[in-house]
Amino acid sequence: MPNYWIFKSEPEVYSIDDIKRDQWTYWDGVRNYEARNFLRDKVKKGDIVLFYHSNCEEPGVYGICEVIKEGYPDFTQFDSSNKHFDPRSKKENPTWFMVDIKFLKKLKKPVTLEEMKKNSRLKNMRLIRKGNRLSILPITKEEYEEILKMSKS
DNA sequence: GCCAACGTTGGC
DNA sequence: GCCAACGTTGGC
Repeated sequence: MPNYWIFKSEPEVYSIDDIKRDQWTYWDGVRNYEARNFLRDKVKKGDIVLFYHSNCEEPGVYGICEVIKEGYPDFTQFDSSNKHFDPRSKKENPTWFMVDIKFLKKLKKPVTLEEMKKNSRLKNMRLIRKGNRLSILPITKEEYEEILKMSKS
């Protein structure tokens, strides 16, 4: 039984079309402890990821990916030339973790944040709660299936 | 570009 | 350990 997740990305930085082109990516740059805990402890190989575009024209879910490698140290934390460099993190005890995901498909029709807010079956999702800033969010199987349904209607 | 929400930092 | 200041996220 896979778990289901929403991963947020700003399409200007990395979009669903970028991962479609690359076929897979490492999910680097997560620098929030709650999201880190999910990546390190909870996100498992075979889990399903909804790819969400944030901070853009039409925020929403644009595609589906699958976890192909479980939590391992995010190498960008040790790279002083990287935007996500963390000078306090030690190699023998890394602070930040990443997973690898592969592209499965783009949704025929993206499911927008606005549509998800209107759907009462999705009202418990942290994603649609005001002020939510977490970039890695767990969702239930039911919520996942509901979003897929919405992409077909 | 604005600004509310919220996590992190650091002085005390 | 409190909490004000600050930085970031992300919808609008």
